[in-house]
Amino acid sequence: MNIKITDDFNLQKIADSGQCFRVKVFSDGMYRFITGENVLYIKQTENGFYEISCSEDQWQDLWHAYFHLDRSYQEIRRKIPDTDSYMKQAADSGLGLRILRQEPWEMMITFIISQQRTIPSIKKAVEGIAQSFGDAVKTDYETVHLFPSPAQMCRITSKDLDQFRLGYRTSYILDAIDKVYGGRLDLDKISVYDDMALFHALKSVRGVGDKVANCIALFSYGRTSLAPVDTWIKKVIDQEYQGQTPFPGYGDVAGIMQQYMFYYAQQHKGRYQ
DNA sequence: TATCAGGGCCTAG
DNA sequence: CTAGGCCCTGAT
Repeated sequence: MNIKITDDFNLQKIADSGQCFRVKVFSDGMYRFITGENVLYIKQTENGFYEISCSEDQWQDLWHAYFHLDRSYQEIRRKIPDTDSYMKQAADSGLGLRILRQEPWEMMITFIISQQRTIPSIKKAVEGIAQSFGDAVKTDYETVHLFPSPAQMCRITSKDLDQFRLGYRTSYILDAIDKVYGGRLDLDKISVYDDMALFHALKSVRGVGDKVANCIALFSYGRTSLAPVDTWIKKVIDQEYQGQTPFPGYGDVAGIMQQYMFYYAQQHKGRYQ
């Protein structure tokens, strides 16, 4: 099946964005995304055109929203004020990034793991957990492991997690499993909460602080007014914005601006050591 | 070999 | 509100 995407869309940048950790890149330029029980293979064929492995219906029903294609990022970039030259430059460099709508449970575990780790080591741990506890699915290209559900993780002990060398994060993950599988935190129900209530609910899990809660809210619940501030964003705020966070001024696209900023900082690490 | 920082959070004071 | 500890990796 072939589709046309007219708005900003760059697979390589999305894969490198630091919001998804299980995207696979094939040598021929094909990319693999997984959400829930669904696996997508997608490859750019020419400018704005893509070959996808799913039906048009599934693209419209599922992946269109997954890639946040109901929003024009072109328009969002255009509205960045000329006076904000740093942000314009960052958005230019990050042209093609999208905020993905990923599974809340997977994002919760992933971003609990992410604290005080590098992106490659996050990828390794998340992939290992999927391999060990998630269902295997055969596709045309490979056997893929889905991310395990709370039910599939409910009998996990700290011993089972030792192999992933998660350190102090192990008890946080066990607490997340306990609360979500036990029903004290319903990740579906909180999806209708307003930003602050959602944020507060997410933080009820041990090891979920401000930054991780913002990541879950932005990368799985689509709360684009929220902007996670990590060590990199902190450096940018200090060096480019005189220590004053610009995010409140970006309104309901603050999270998207954060993504451009994070990507830009990653591409120019030397400037922000 | 030793040191440091990595998409932070929790606890103590 | 801030300082220190925390598990472990990979880079230097």
